[in-house]
Amino acid sequence: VPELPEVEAVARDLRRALASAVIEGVTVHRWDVIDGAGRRCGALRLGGGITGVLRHGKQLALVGKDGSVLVVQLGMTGEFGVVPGRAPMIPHTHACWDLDGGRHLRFVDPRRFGGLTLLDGHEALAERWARLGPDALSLPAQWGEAIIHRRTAIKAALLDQGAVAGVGNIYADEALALAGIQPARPCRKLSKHDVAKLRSALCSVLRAALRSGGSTVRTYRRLGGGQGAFQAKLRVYGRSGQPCLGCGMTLRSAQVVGRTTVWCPTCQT
DNA sequence: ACAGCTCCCTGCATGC
DNA sequence: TGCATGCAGGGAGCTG
Repeated sequence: VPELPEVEAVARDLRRALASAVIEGVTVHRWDVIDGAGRRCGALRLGGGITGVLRHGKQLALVGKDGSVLVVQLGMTGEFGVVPGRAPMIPHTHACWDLDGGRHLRFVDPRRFGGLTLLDGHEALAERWARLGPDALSLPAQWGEAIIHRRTAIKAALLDQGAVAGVGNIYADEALALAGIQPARPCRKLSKHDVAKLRSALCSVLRAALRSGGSTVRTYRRLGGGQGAFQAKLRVYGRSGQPCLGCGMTLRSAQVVGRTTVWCPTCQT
């Protein structure tokens, strides 16, 4: 389940693996995972190489030598692999780039919640990312002022990519646990102090996860198939029925805004 | 306008 | 052992 730390880990892997790589060709196995710019193979070659890998929230952008931009959303199960040419084909490979030296970059996504979007240039990317909220790693100080007026549960606001970009179910629960706030609490019942605590909890939990290479829960893999390590440090996610690490009370679980949500009934109010 | 649902899809765990 | 069922979830799109 790639969220901000996992996507950032992939971005760093890609920067290292694709530095000075040349794209010699592209094979698309499923056009329906690719959106935009006429869906031409030629355009997917990104001018023959990738000059940069950007990230905002959970979205990645591969910037081509010709200025074109390929936006990547990993969804639930999307992953990249850079493999030697003789590597066996694996199922659900939707696109495969031929790199210099016989290597391949492939995009694999069994569940197909992810996808690729080809944009004309940086302006279109800026426009797209302007529709997202601020990246969760660098929330502006005034972020709290907007959040506090929403009519939803605080968890819904955290999951709304237009409010803050990069948070999914795992880190929403983790940040709320760290901040001592119940997921179902209405935004309007949060004090300025609560929101400030939440902002710093988000930042610290995401940074800690990033240092561990993200959380591998079920499906997420790094570029070379490596796993993250942060799943061992999760306080609440996936621990329903187990004791709270703070007070020992049994962690509760319920559906909140349609998502499985875990919290401590005493530490979080 | 906005909140809250359903649906998309596959792999894996569980139950009979 | 094998089959059916349920669950996981990001985001588009629809409903009330």
